Amino acid sequence: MKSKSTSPAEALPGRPSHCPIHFALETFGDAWTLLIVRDLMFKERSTYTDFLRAGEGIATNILADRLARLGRAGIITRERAGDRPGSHYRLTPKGIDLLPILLEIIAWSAKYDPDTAAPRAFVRRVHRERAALGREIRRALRGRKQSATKEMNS
Amino acid sequence: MKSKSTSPAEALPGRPSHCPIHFALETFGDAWTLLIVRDLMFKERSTYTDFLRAGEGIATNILADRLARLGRAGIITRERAGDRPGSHYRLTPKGIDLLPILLEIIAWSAKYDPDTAAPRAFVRRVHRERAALGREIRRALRGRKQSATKEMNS
DNA sequence: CCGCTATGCTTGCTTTTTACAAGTAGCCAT
DNA sequence: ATGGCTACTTGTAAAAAGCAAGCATAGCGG
Repeated sequence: MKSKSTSPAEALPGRPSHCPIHFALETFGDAWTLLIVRDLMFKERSTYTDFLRAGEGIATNILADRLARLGRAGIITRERAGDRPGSHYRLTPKGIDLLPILLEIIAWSAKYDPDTAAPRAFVRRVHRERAALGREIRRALRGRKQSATKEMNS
Repeated sequence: MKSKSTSPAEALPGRPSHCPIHFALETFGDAWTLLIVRDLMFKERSTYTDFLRAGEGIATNILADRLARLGRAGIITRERAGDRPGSHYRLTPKGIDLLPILLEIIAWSAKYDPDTAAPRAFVRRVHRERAALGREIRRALRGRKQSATKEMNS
């Protein structure tokens, strides 16, 4: 009775634990969700096929599921472009607030993955001027707002 | 050819993407791994049965799998207590370095979960004096090396 | 020394989720 | 009107998670 959903990201055994770590994992505690957020935040990817071609090889049904879930969680919104074919997805403020988490993840991986693809300059900025870096990225994300103008979401 | 392993946390479709987000998700991109890290970091839990009783209801085989995986990833070590029954698990420096990520997750969840169980004072410290808070927790973790004696809870 | 209990797992089986391959629907251009 | 592109949905098989038992070892009590 507690779950109508089918997946781990939305239903760790559905217990009412309000531990903050648990709460977060209900939203993005799976292998794909944060990759979509990453694409929206750091790469210029914002359409369905952008995500599909992102390189890690997500399956189409999983992608559709995760996008719907992120929408329901209030982390992304979908804009249907009136003229162009294809929807664009965008991070909401709640989604943009995942930025500090991603920055820490990047710092950790840069430290422990000997073959990391994280640019050195970027990692240095994470350590030395995180606040400024954060503001810059947030500004860039907001700037992307106007491209298709129409808002339409579930 | 691409995978010998069996799980999402260890094998996002095994591609050689060295994207730092991807790298991190290979290690802890599932619903349970970070809960174990949380138990080791913020709660006093360090034994197999401690984790089992942690409240979220992890299955025993999954727990065994995640502990083995965390060990292989160099995030925890196991100490067999010579006299006491039961092994104790402990975070390595690599594991302790996950702290900033967890702190940001806690901050995010505290902001967006209206029923969060995160203590206000703790969240305030995350925002206002993260460095000092980090040092304090690290010190406490190192202090636990000898055996379970200290307090420190969320 | 023998059985009892507690801890730390492993094994077998069922249910749920993911992966993979197709197929469909809407839009627009030619 | 048809062909191609984008954004999905559907069907099915493989993989992982959930669940309930079982088993091994260590310590102790008698």
